[in-house]
Amino acid sequence: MDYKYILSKYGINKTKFRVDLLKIFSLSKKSFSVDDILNIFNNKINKVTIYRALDNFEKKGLIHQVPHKFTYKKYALCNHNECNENNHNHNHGHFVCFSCNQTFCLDMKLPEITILKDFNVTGLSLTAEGYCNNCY
Amino acid sequence: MDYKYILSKYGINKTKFRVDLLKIFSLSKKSFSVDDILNIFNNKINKVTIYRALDNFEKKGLIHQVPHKFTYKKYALCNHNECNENNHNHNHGHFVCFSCNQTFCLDMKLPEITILKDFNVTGLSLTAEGYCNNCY
DNA sequence: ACAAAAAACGCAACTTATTTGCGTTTTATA
DNA sequence: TATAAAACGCAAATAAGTTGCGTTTTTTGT
Repeated sequence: MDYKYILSKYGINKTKFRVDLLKIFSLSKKSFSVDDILNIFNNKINKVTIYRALDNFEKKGLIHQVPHKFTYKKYALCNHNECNENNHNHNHGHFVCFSCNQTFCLDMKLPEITILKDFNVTGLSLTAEGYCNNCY
Repeated sequence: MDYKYILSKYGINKTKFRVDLLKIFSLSKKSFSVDDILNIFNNKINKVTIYRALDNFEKKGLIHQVPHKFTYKKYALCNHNECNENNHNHNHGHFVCFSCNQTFCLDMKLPEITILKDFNVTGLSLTAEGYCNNCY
């Protein structure tokens, strides 16, 4: 693999770090957090540099984000009579309307997502946004 | 609506704030962030109190989390030749394997998620976790 | 109704992923 | 090869969420 060539093709400057970073992505099918990358480089690279390289790679279309953790949360009432302290179903999706800001719970079953049928799914989070029927 | 009765039913202590908070949830179909709630109460309620009330409501099965923003990010290579600076498709799901930590991109089309067919979806994030075929 | 126990509350300080400003170094371009 | 543009490192800031602790309110047993 000619990593420098790939960087050129995407219009990304070929610094030593960025070549090494691309190599790491290319040799693995995993996704990496900034912290993962810090560890791989033994903290020899400033984290700000990592953030900026990732931003750049992403802007140029070389890598994409993989949602990792939902840290900013919102809360909504559960469907009455469905949840209690011992049986609390979080494994459903949500739709948030841009216009009226209303939040809809999507009580889909896993088989409805055909693309996932080949995986043994134990947790799922799905959030869609757009316009609901009333606001469309 | 007898909010105090509902709190009792879920085993939640009936403080003035918690009754008011339940009322806000009950009168709206929206989802609320801690900041939303802070504003509704004109910053008269300490944010720690809000966090703790939400944690408690959730633990008791009265409300549930609505994933809001992915702030902790991971990154993975785009499928080659599909993305560039001007056309970058982030609207696909991901599957992360607990065991091998590999990240799979799920290039599903929207119609495959039948539950969403009634919405005009402009953005979608779906992350599933579990065990992949190799690790199952 | 009343005292003790449990839970809720407010405040200050902490944690942690991410961001910003700025001066220095490296890479790209003419 | 000089100059502009981009990358880099450092320090400090931002902001959602968390923790410790002393005080107040609610719950519970009598």
